Amino acid sequence: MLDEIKTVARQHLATDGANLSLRAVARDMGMVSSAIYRYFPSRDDLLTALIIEAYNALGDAVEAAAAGPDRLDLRARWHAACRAARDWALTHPAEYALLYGSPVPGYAAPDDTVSPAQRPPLTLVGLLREGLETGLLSPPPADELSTPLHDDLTELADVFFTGIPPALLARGMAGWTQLFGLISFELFGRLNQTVAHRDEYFDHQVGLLADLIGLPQPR
Amino acid sequence: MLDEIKTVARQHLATDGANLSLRAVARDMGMVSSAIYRYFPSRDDLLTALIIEAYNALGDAVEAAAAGPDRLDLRARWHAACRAARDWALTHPAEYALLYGSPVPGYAAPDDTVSPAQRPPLTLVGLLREGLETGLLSPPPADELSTPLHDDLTELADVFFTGIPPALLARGMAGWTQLFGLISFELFGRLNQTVAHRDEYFDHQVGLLADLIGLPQPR
DNA sequence: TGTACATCAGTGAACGCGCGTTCACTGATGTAC
DNA sequence: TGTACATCAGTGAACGCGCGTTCACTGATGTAC
Repeated sequence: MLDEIKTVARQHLATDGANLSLRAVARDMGMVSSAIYRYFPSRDDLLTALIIEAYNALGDAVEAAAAGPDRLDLRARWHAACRAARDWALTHPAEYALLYGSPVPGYAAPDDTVSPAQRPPLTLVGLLREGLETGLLSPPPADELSTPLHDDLTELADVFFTGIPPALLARGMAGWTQLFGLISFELFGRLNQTVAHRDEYFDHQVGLLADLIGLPQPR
Repeated sequence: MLDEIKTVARQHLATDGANLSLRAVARDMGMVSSAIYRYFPSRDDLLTALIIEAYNALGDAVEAAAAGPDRLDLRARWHAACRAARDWALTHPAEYALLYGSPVPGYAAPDDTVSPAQRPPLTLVGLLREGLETGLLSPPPADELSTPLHDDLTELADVFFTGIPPALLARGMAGWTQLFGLISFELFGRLNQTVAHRDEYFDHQVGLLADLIGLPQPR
């Protein structure tokens, strides 16, 4: 039952965006709207459940993709992870918008969403860590950061990204930001009438960021 | 009157997001809701007017900033333009979300919004053009693009970005995408509890993209 | 094997609220003769 | 200078719709004796 509600709710996200209506979901299930309350205490709880599931689905896809290629081919793994994120977003546009679009007015994501939300960026930065450990990736010069930023990113690395030098972390975050920007632009229609070959465009842009990060070219 | 309605409507965007309510706007103006119809034929037309104004405000800010520094200091101009976009977004978060957040369900932006929307990216790519003309910027190797992408971007350049080689255009678009991603992440709360020194972080990330594009370091 | 009872998924009506849009109207202002 | 008329900004009631949430309830299922 819980699953059926969530499935129908997901379909509604696709048409109504984040303005998810409990009544519409109930209607589609052939139930009366109050029946939903047996399963979810409120509309926001249903939304939260959908968000957590979506983050995890995206996280699963990205993690699996990053584990696919040869472990030492960081660039292939980077591309695979990014493509997986994009593929998931293109097949689940409404859920992507729910996660990364404008915040839903009046809805504050509870703490349970934090850790699933970290999975994709953790995966990407994980590649950088492996690069350092295997010596395939050399960190950028340590002095390219201003002191306050150096301190911020050192602290951030200590908490979530152990062992990543701050200047490299900044580049990893640049990659994650770019990935998000590329997907959002494509999904929200900024590429319409501009670029026809979306796959090639995406791969190229992801490759540029891999260069910036310093991922080694395949031999 | 038109201006007053738009001003009040802008304030409402800030709290309700894109679910702009005509009735709420009228209420705040001490009018009856039907009175709005003397000025705007429908809610969507009001939304469109707000969108166009917002694009133009952002465009003004970005263009003015890019014209500020020494004409030949492309990097300073790039930074200034990006900072102007971010500043505008931070001071007008709701309008930024309206422009670049998830699409409003049921609303399709009419054609009048297209050309104001192009102003910021046109400004950024304009810097690249000036770099080419003055010889300060050398285009990336032409063969780094696959054929279909090369063709797409050549065509795009012919229409909107005359004289920009496709591989450079791709990098310019990377910069524009990154700018959008950086601002969105900051505005939508992804940097909360992560990076305290937002200005430095932004400048650093913008600088990294300037490197990628090949903007010359200041002497 | 048969009755009494508890569980619990789902019902249906209601509350109080919001919305966009239409439509006949009032009443002040300004113009024309 | 004074009256008649047109303009037009804003009114107020209504239509028909949607929403989240509460609450007393029905009625089928399963369990206990």
